[in-house]
Amino acid sequence: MKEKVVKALKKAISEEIAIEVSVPDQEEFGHYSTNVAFKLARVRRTSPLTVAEEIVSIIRKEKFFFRAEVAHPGFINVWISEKELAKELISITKQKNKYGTKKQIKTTKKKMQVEFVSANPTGPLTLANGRGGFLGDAIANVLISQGHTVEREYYVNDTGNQVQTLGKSIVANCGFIPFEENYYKGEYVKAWAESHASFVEKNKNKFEAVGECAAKDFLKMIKEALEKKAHIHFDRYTSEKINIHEAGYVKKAFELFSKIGKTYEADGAVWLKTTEYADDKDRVLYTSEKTPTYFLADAGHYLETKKRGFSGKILILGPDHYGYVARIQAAAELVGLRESKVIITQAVRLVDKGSEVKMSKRKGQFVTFAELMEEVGMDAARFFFLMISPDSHMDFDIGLAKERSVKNPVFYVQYALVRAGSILEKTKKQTTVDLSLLSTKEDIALIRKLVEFPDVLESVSDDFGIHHLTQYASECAKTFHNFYEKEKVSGEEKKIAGARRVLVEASYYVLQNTLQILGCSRPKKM
RNA sequence: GCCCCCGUAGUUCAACGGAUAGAAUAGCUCCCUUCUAAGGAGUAGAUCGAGGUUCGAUUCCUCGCAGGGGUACCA
Repeated sequence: MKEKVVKALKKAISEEIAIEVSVPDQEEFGHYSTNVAFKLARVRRTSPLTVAEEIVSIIRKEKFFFRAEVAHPGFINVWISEKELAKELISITKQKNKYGTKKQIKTTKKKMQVEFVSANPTGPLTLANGRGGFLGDAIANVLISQGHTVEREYYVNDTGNQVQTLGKSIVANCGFIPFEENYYKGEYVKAWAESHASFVEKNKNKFEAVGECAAKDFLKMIKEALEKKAHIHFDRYTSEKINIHEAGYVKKAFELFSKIGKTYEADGAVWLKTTEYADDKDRVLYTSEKTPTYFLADAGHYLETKKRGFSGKILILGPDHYGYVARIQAAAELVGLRESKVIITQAVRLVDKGSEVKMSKRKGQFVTFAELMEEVGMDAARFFFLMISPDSHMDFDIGLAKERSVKNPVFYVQYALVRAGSILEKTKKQTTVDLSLLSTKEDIALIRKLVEFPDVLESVSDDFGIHHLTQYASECAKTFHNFYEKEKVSGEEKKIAGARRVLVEASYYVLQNTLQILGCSRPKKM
């Protein structure tokens, strides 16, 4: 709907200017509002008010608007005609689950990879992993809804130091070597070591082998938590060892970099000129011991993604990887993976009864993601995490979360869906309807909220602000509950009942689509 | 030291530079013989501080104050 408003406004403006349209929360400021007069005033060197008056006098002739006004100091507020709103409402009931989705043509269709979670298989998933997990999953859904091809990827660091350390931790746990400070200390390490005692004894000198074996089991555990508990499905679990190292991508990436002259030797090591790409220092590719760094393997990973035909990657990382962003973006650009973006989710602090509980994977002190699912349920946890902007540091009070799980906003949204479904079940569809009968304050407010859905989706697919979608879900549910309390379908005069039923049907689809994209379940009953 | 994120109702979070700063939860008052009260109506409650930029600043800039994270030839 927003697009149509912009289009109508464009006709009244001769200058090439970006037109921003917002949805005011107050009826008196119109269905849609624009500040374009302020911007044009500078260009035309006149007052915003004058410009606004001019534009309004033109668009008043459009049948599309049923009202258009100038408001001080220069806003243009417009009201959409009933006929247009009715048309859009019909469109929702026709498109059903497709409403809000888009089809892209060949030239605009992107093949994107969303890489997220990618936690090292050295233990269970943390809350921060979960935050990134839900975010990546929802972002993938949004991109798909906009007609793009998306792969969800989990990059498994199944080789290198961490795996070694894990192996040593286990061997140390069985008492064959002394325990060191940087070893993994969690209960899960102890448990694994005990249940594999004879295997560990046989391989007590092969840390890497022990680590790899344990990592495999931990990965299985992670997959189980993700797929079964969190309902996050990955299309590909990419192995660093097999898909990158053994496939030769480490070498290929290096060759690419040196061929275009972006590498140099210094102090016995080989460096990449990442400073040319907004990094604050150059980065080592090969250490003076001639071993490739983790960064080079990552660059290889980006190259591999590019070679598999993707135009971009959206990488979701935890706060501890902040220092990594610049060099990763440099690598993305060098391998030609344009449209790449790194999203950092800020920390999740665990709080219990108001005081912070320090979490550390190595020390084995944390609430796992799987535990959270058990405690508060998937839908509640998902919605809760997705409500909050990734930039925001969140305090998570597990006690409060449990208490709140019954009152979690997701149930509010689901309940609206159930109520809508219930009406549809109990009333009959009518063959001819007159939608102009939808004229009460509640009717109109609901229609307006519903037709916002495609606009919200589109904007989220641009800026990945998933929390705007959860916010929309809550608003949409609120508007529906409001409508539900005030207006009836059954028991009304037949014509009104018929029109209202169409509105309820449209609400049902929009609520359903919203929940689906967020990845929350859509219950029939509660 | 340098870099990034953050500071908003009692609490957890919103607010593309826009109009009277929104929700939820906690508090108080009401509303179930009618499509599920996991709901609705009402009430009370907030921008860390000081400057600046402009028609307009929670948002941008500068300086403070408070919190979190990053600053490896580790992964």
